[in-house]
Amino acid sequence: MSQTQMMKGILDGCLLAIIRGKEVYGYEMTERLSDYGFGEVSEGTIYPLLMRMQREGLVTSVKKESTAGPKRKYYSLTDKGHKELEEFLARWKRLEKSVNNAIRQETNEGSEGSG
Amino acid sequence: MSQTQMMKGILDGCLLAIIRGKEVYGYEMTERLSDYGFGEVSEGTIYPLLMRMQREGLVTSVKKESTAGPKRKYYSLTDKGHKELEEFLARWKRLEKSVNNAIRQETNEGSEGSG
DNA sequence: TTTGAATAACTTGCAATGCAAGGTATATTT
DNA sequence: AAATATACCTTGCATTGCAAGTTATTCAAA
Repeated sequence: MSQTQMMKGILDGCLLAIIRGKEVYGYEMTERLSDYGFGEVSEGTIYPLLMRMQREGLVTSVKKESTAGPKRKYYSLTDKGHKELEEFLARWKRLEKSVNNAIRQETNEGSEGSG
Repeated sequence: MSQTQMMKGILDGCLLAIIRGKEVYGYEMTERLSDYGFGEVSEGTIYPLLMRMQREGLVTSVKKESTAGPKRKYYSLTDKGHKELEEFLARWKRLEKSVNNAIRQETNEGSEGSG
């Protein structure tokens, strides 16, 4: 078990969330993710993910000049991307609850009440 | 993206948590997971996981007779399994915070205040 | 005994995805 | 030119969840 295994299928949703906030470029996202607590996420993880999401029509990109280095590729959400993000948020909420249910493991079985 | 992809690297930790509560057998765990909200988790997922965890010394098992069917294989946590569970819980807490940070994405940047 | 269903554990082959390592390219400084 | 930082992309691999199938026990019906 590792931290990275737990991110499978979650990172892409988080990238959608990050992109929703404002236009960002790939290289910048590794810093964002690090700020959020994910640790240092490899570029070998980020770029293939962004390219796939673009291929699927979830994001679009435009190149803009940088003050120090090659052009940056800024990503934005499409309508489809917004919908996918909403669905991800629902899946995440469900997973979060499920896992917390499992690790709760209180001794009182059969007294969950009426929910 | 699918629900199952998001469970990678998380399910094993949840199984450890379930086993900690009390002795359980594999077939029963699919029902438990369903109760917790994971949906119907395949036996093809559960059994290989349990066998690996046993090979790694995280759990032990004893066979006990069933009232209806073949013998059940009840699992318990080893000391190593307890430690692994603690580490999983820490990783999960961190992931949970990181994801929630990422999806928070409030418009007010740089004005988070003191929480 | 045979057939069928429920319980219970295990195996095989496949698909999805994160990542180390490496490659390409631009701008600045020495 | 060489070194450093920025910025993007590709290849090959390991991990892990799962559909589908196998084996085996118990109970019920014929």
